[in-house]
Amino acid sequence: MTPLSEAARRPARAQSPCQACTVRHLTVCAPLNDQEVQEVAAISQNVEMSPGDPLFDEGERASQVYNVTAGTMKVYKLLSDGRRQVTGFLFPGDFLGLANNDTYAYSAEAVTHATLCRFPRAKLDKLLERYPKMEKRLLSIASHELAVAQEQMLLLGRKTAKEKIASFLLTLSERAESRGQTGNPVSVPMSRTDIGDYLGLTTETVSRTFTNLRGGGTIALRNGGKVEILDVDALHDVAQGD
Amino acid sequence: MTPLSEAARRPARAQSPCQACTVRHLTVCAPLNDQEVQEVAAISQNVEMSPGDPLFDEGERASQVYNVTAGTMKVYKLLSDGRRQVTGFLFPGDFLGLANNDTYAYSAEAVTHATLCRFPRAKLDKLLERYPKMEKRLLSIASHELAVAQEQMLLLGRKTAKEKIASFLLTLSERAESRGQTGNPVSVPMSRTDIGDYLGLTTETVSRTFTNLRGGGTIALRNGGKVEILDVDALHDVAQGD
DNA sequence: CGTGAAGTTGAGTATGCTCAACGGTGGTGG
DNA sequence: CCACCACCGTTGAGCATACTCAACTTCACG
Repeated sequence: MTPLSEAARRPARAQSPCQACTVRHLTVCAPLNDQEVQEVAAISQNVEMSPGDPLFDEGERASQVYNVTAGTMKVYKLLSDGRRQVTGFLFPGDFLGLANNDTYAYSAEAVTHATLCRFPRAKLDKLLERYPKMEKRLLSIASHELAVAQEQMLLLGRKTAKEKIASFLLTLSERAESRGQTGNPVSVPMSRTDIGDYLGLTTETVSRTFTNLRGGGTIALRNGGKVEILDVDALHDVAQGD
Repeated sequence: MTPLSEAARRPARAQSPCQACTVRHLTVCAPLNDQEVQEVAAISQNVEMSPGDPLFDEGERASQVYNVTAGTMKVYKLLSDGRRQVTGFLFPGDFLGLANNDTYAYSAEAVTHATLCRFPRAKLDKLLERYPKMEKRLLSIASHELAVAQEQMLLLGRKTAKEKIASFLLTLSERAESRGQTGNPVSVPMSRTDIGDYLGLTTETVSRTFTNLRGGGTIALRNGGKVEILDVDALHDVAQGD
């Protein structure tokens, strides 16, 4: 198991201004009022990550949970021979670290520069005890993630490469919009390898499929990892296999 | 959308003897004592299903949640052209029907004769309000399902046909044992088509891979949908790609 | 027994993988 | 400041795994 990087180890600032948190309405803190959120601030610390920094590894003791406040993270599982499945990309507002049996079920790593809000699991549990609405919110988050996971199983098990890439771009776009960001052009901050490991493809196939969609006039590749969706309807059709 | 079958529509008996429930320790009712579980009995009804009976369809209003008490269920998602992804098989004790946005994210259907315990979602919510330990249990169930889903993504995205079948058999075996049933020989009640749709394979490939594992002396196919694991270690090795 | 569904096996094919080369880009050090 | 290098992305050629289409067998059930 890789040790935590220096960046992950060092909490940036002890004072955590939850009041100013720009993604609070998306997080587990959403149901709390300004006063209640102070209690969260009291138990939380900021964490800064650079691209490639590991946050934790699969199998590690799950003593902390996190909220992404800026940047992009990825979570993944490995096979013994190195094959990798990225099970999700996480954006501001996303929750991270829910563990069933006290150990993380996956590894987490920064894709871009990122900041996270860290809570000791034990202290969060106490807070959940006190605020059932927070626990309800956590259950709602878990239910939503479950639905997302099932959609991803459908993609992995039954969609073609072209359908996978189209679905991926549309999902990224929708998630960006749900965070109040621009969904078109959509920001694609992760590498071709990460995308391949997320969709069950190789980097070459990912690259070829992007080229194919570009050639068909459906998308355009812009600078800075941005993809412009030129024909949204066509991309939807491709995603569903029509 | 297919209408509910007659079998699904008709609650078998209004009196639901939760006290006698043999799988209670596995369910959402686990943390409740004998007295508290009576309240569950008051809001629950039994449902009997025959093989192939639909319980509900994806997109339907999620007004009910269920617990499997006997038999095997499957849940799946469809693409418009009929391609199907089975996202899970459910056995006694398993929970079913958690919905995020008030509609089911998947369809559910009986694989074998099955009985379920049905709760109106609204009434369950009230009960959760009263018994936070029950809500905690539900969160724990959801976390566990999330971990299972991630493991399945790894399988779908990165494992070969042989690895998929080996993993599938081992998981079935472990789940049977966790319910106190015999894990070897393991009961495989679902069709080759269902297995294929669960593992992202065709029925032909499933069949061929069974034959292959049989030829290698790793498993043996017995009557009544039973599979005997002749070499557990070898099957583990195959499952992990060694 | 007859019938239909499920399972198995075979032959040929296609989708996506492997291996390899090349171009662009950003970071580093001379 | 520029040359170098490593990494990422792209493209090409050939190949393998799993799919498609088809025939046949087995089994459950009438």
